[in-house]
Amino acid sequence: MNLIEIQEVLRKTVRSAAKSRFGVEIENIAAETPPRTELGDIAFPVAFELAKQIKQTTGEKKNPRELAEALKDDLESINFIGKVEVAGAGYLNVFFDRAKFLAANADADPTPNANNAGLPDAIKVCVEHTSVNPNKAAHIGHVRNSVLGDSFQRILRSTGKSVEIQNYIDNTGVQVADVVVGFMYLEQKDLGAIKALDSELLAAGKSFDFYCWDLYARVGLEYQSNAALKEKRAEVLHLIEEGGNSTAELADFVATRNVQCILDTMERLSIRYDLLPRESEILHLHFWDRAFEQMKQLGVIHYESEGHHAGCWVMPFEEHAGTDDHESDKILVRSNGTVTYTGKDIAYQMWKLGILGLDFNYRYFHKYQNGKEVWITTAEKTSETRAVPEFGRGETVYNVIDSRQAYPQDIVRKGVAAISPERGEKASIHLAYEMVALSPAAAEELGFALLDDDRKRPFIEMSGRKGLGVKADDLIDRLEANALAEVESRHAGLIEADKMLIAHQLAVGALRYFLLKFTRNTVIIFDFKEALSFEGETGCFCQYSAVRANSIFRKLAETGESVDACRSRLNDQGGVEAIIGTDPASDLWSMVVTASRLEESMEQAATANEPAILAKYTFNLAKTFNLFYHNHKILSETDDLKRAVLVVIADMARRALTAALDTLGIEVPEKM
RNA sequence: GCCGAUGUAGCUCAAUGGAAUCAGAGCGGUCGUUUUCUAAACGACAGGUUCCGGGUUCGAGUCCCGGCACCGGCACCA
Repeated sequence: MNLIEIQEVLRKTVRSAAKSRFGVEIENIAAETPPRTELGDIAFPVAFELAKQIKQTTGEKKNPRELAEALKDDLESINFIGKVEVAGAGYLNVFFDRAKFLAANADADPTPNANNAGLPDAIKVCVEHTSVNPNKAAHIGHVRNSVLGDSFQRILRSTGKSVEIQNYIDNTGVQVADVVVGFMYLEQKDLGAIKALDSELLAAGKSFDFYCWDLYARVGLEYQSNAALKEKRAEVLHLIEEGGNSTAELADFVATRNVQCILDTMERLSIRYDLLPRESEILHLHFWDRAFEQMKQLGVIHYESEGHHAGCWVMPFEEHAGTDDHESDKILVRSNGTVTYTGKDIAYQMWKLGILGLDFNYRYFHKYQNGKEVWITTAEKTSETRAVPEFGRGETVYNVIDSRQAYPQDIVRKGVAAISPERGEKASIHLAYEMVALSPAAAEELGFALLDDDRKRPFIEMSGRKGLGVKADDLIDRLEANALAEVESRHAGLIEADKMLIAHQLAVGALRYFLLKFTRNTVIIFDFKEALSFEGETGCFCQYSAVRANSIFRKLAETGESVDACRSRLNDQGGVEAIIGTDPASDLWSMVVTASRLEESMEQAATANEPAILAKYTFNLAKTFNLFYHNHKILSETDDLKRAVLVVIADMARRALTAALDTLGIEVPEKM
């Protein structure tokens, strides 16, 4: 039995004991991890709840400590439980039978549900993340989105879900139009000239998305003084949306090249996608029309014949967030007959959930180095020789979108739920997160002149339009260069390719952990020093622990010792008990328990939609291992049984640590 | 104005209503630790009126009410 299973048995026992002894039915038995290992391995504050319920039903006032005492024996008789103590005001503190637990969990899979993800009956969910406008390079704020989405996706997989990762491409939006305006009217380039430019950039080792980054900022600046140019924007946007013309063709090239660049950037961080759904197809395949029909039929929207919204189709929306007039309805179709952004979003969300009744066509887009394929949507059926995977139809759909979009996301969720009440609002989850902003100091470090007002602000929002931001590739380059210097100083003898690989792995670890250690609703105020650090609470710290653990096993392999042989010695329960210690604060036991909590931690992260929970756990696990490593010398241990116990515990720790890091998208380097 | 989020150590952040003497980390500060599975590390010390005022509870950083501060969102834009 592993920790979660033991916890379940304990819960059941508490529930039935509460019923048989006191006639009280308690639905959810809360289990806690005690604040310190001295206080036990699992704690139940159930006696307080029990006292409350007894008072409510019989009026009798009971002392929680006495109630806890009465439940104690029921729990103590359970397998794997060593002892149960009543502590504090009425806590039931459960202590495991340490030797028995260790023997049973010595070779346990730290993520037992991960294999279920591949099974045909696994629940399918869709996760949309990244979704960077394909008109420029990705910046660090986009990377927060991607890292959050990718790590969350990995967590869902580890808990046994089948996951499809979608990266939405808004290839017909105003942001792409702006860059197209820049190419066409600021630079007088046609498609041929842009292609030639692309080749030139490639040859010079520069990237197309960086070029667009600057161009986009130039266009934004030019708009301020050049009204004629700004007029071109609407014209270009219209041509792009319409399709089938040279401007649309040019825009498609620009957007696709940017998508390729952004995919490359993300792959550097081990972030990959299954599908790239494009807005152009949502338009051309008339997704909205189908959604519109359904919404009219179901009475979810209605036509407004008078008032401010006369001539529009609107969806009633009770929780009106704002607008001091009393118009709380959301317009989905304008009086000129065109659909709003929110309308399109509802149709698209319906497709994700498999309730639209329309599908995209698909074309194979790109094969990653690891063999994974990513597909893209198309309007026409293609003569695709590969078998097209089934896309969409998620049981639950997670949209990783920053929290400034909470209101529109709320409308989409409620709209979709109105169309399909049986699926309800719970099928659409907005995985909201706060932005990454710049400290005024960081903005100046990037060469931005600040106004006095800006300097007083707590942070400065990044802006693609202004070209203000830390570009992802730039930051990764800096991290890799710094890491490489550190590797050089420690392992000068390694061949260049190995040094580069390690530097790369460390850079990814640093960046991903940095973006994950904050909870979602914390604004990250970007600070170069902190982001570039390899010390303290960093990904590198966690990687270092795992590397240390692996080095023990490398040495053990040289002497021919096997973990299996060590495990078989655990039968000597008395001897093992003597080594792990009955001391409540035993650091060996604390290592065992911490390593055994990975699955629990994943479940918590999945339930709370909060990858930071797993990041914190991973750091804590690494820290616990570093202490263990410091206190116990395995290779020089001469007592055979103690040595075996240490080996088994170190093995549990490194497997849990490796699995935890893998779920955060962080690799363990060979050496550090 | 309305809706939402946030306020915790010098700084950056954690803390499913729960812990008896201790509200935790990391950074920064001070002092220590290496005859190598061990310094990208480990230990110790210093640092707190959890924004303010009420309330609920056996128990409140957490829940409720009232303030204050700060951030974001409030188009027939996309």
